[in-house]
Amino acid sequence: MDTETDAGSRARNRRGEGTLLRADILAAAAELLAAAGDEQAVTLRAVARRIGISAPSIYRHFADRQAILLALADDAFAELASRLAADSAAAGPNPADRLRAACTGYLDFAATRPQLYRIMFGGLWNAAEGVRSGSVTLAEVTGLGRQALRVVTGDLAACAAAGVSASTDPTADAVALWLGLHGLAHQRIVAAAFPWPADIDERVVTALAHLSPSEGNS
Amino acid sequence: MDTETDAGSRARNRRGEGTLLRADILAAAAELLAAAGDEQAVTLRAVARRIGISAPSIYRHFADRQAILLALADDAFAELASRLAADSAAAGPNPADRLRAACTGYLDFAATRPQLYRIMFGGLWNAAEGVRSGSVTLAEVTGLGRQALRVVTGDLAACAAAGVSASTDPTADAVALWLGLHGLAHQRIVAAAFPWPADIDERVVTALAHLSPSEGNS
DNA sequence: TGTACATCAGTGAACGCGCGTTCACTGATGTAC
DNA sequence: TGTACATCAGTGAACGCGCGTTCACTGATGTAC
Repeated sequence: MDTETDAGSRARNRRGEGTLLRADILAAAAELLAAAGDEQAVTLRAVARRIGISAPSIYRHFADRQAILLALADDAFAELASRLAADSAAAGPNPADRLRAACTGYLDFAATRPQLYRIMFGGLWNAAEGVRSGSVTLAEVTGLGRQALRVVTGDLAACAAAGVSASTDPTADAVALWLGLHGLAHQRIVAAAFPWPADIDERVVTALAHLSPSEGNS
Repeated sequence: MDTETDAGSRARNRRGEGTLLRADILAAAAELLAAAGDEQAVTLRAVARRIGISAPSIYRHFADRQAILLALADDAFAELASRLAADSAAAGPNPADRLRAACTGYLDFAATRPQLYRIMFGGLWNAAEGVRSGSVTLAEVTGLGRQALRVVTGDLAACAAAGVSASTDPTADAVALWLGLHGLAHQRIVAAAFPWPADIDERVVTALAHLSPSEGNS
């Protein structure tokens, strides 16, 4: 049962609703990425097949293949940033709880969207200098990435101010913490077979955030 | 000046020396990888062009394209493991110095061979279950990876035993430390433009190894 | 010392493939008069 | 209320490309007798 789910045909959009196809293209690209576990699977032709349109139709909405991936990453970074902020806020007033919630949210995001995570942080963008997808530019995407980091930085600073973190430089330590989260998220995707210690998340977060070993966390 | 350095011709090996070409193939693959900054650039035809042989000749030495990359990774993991051991040993008797030397060695390895590092830890092997390159299997490669980790684990345990690390579980903490090193190595390759704090290496290592903030390191 | 032969290292032409991209087009739909 | 027309969304055929891989082969070199 390996059929590729070709949508046979697709009703044409009404005039003025051309942008609907843009959303369909991104959705199809995301599905292909998730299903294949490989960025290579996102080809213009595969995307077109999946929606039930012809391949050249995509050019009405994206300049080229790279632009699709850039737009995908843009959405994903925006979602990550707002999710971290939401998770942090939902954890209540205790700054350590908030920081831990943001870290858990980060790891969960990566675990549930492994292939998307890989294109976000996988180095695709070294070659993407000049690419733009509609109004989306590389600069905007990295800007969204930094918004996510800002959540962590804010929470860590609050921990330090409250005396629950021993960090003396929350801005720099937040970068270090993020690197630990990234290393963990990335390797758990890539080396799922590795015998990870059960409490590895806790271990990485507590050490890098300079928290006292977790007590009284839910 | 974008010529691809085709070696025009190449003297055929004598009988019994067929394995010489195997080494040439791996060297050419490594060069292509380093030059292109992209695993995709390592194609059978590009490798063949570079050495000055015909593409089908490669099949005498490797089962397929994937097998070349596997062999490349195998060599690289072996080099990393022996290098970490050497750096650690060269740092003298102080366990904290040894641990820091191994960490520095790890980061330096990644920084000087960024593309090789990416194929080692980039998740290429999820799909490589059945691949073998000569006697090299996936299991052997991951075994070499764990040898590198064992150096870090040993040094961290020595630090804990000597009281210079507060780690109470060096085996698990070594994994956490490695994850931090990996996150740092990987993102510095991939997001070179990010404004990394100057002391980020020190920050990551000290926190994850539970060392007291460095004093008296050379 | 000579000769037939097996082996080895590597070749050249060809295959089918899916890809990104281009081009000129079609036909429905809204708009101006 | 009707009609010409511009615009918009999407099509179908075709291009050239580099790729992995296959096949039958060539010719040098060592070995057995």
